[in-house]
Amino acid sequence: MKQIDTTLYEARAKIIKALAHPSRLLIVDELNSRPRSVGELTGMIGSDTSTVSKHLSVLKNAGLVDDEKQGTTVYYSLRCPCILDFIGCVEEVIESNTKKQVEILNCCRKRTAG
Amino acid sequence: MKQIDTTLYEARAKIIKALAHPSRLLIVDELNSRPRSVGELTGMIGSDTSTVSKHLSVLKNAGLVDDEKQGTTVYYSLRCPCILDFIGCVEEVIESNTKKQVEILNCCRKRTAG
DNA sequence: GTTAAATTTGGCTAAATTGCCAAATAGCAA
DNA sequence: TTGCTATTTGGCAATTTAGCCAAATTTAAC
Repeated sequence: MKQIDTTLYEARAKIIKALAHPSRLLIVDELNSRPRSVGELTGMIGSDTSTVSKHLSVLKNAGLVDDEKQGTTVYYSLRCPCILDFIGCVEEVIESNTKKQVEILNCCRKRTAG
Repeated sequence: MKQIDTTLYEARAKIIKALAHPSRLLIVDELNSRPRSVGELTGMIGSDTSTVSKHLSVLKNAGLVDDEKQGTTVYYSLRCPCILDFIGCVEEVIESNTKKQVEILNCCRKRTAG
């Protein structure tokens, strides 16, 4: 791989990696409705506050969220709305996988039934 | 997190995780042009064949690619074209991050120059 | 200043991921 | 069968990631 490509793909991978965790995907979904504090998100996820804080810092480090302090509370918000199209595509893949599974099941049924 | 949500977000994370690696992103880019064999992709990436084969099995396991054997050669192809929109969003985030960096730099210059 | 609440950071262990080598497998041809 | 090529699998060490606890930090209120 050429160096310039390596850099490009590493940059992309860094961002995608930041999204590649169930809790962080829940966070993205929630931030899509409106900004949320660490405390609110912690309640939804059910992990330790420090864990959620670290998840948020991963998202922030990737440039996916912004943070704004109000008093002692920090509100996080989604930076690029396109992230949801992103998730939309993931859903398409999941549906496609499910369909394939169904096809395989139907195939086996026919055989055992015939 | 409710169990049903956990399942949903884990399913999404599994697919995103499969994309979260520079070599696998290069593979996706290449498969977008046309199907490719493991050997062709190995040449482009410059890792061991076994490593590339494992990357491909990660993508396949996530339902992102299909494979078809022709003789001793296995051709992999992209399963959902929407994956590229996906990448498009990632590029948007990268651009947005770059812009922010530039703003920060300009800000500092003004201060040191003033 | 003290106290309290919200968040972040440091430190640790457990688990997952990566990439190489060597060995196994699959298909084709002689 | 034997040999050759393409690919996959097993095994291993090194690196990264996750999540908890405890401690530090930040800000507001008294």
